[in-house]
Amino acid sequence: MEFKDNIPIYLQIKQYLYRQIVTGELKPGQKIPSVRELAVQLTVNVNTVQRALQQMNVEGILYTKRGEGNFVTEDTDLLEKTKQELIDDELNKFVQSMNDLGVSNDQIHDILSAYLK
Amino acid sequence: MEFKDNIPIYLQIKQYLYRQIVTGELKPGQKIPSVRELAVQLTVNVNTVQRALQQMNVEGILYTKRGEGNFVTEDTDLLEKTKQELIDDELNKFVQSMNDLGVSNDQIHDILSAYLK
DNA sequence: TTTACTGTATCACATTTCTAATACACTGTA
DNA sequence: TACAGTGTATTAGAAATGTGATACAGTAAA
Repeated sequence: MEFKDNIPIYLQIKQYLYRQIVTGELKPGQKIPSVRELAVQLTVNVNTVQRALQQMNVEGILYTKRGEGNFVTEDTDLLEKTKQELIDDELNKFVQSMNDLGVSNDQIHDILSAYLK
Repeated sequence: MEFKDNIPIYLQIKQYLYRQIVTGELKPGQKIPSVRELAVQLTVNVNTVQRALQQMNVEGILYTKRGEGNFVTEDTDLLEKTKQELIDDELNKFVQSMNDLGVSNDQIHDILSAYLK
């Protein structure tokens, strides 16, 4: 995996997993790869993976069975809510950035349309 | 200024100044506040400001007159090009993020419209 | 019980980022 | 010239991040 050097890797790992979960690539109740597997996959240290997973555990999106592995939560309401939050966050950042660059809300649509072609 | 703790402050300062420049709040040829002024304004160390300005200097968006201060470039072509690049970068990030979250290009418009109301 | 797989904890170290203090160098103006 | 305002450089230290190695602890299955 290619990491941006401006953002802590453990945060990028969280984002990577979050996205796999909310898109259903990792399904509710499904076991995710072990910390050691992920560490190899992502060419990163075990501790760095651990840090990401530990936080996602606190956030409730994962649960840990010690000795077995980490699993995606089965709380589909939480998953749906999380997905909406992630999308809203992105919308927020985007609109804010465009405004800061002098692009009004009205103009955003046109610029986006042009961009998507 | 409120800084996000995940992104280096000098990068946020760069972004802050870039945006003031491309929106014309700071005009071509205009002197920007001194490193010491900015440091006080942003409640940040002089060295941190210096680091941001030094990079913007390399990038050509600012030029330095030693003993006088830093000035916005008068190369309006570069300014226009820079603005376009910043906008395109934001569009890129946004569309990429939405795709990663399972939102297709077709859906983006609707979601954006809903959000802007 | 043993083995192999899990997660967890700890330590030492390097790097990046940021602060803080100080000094130096250049410029315009009184 | 002297001074006040600029940018620049250097040094030391703290905190956050990441690596690497090692050990410990729980679980499932042979």
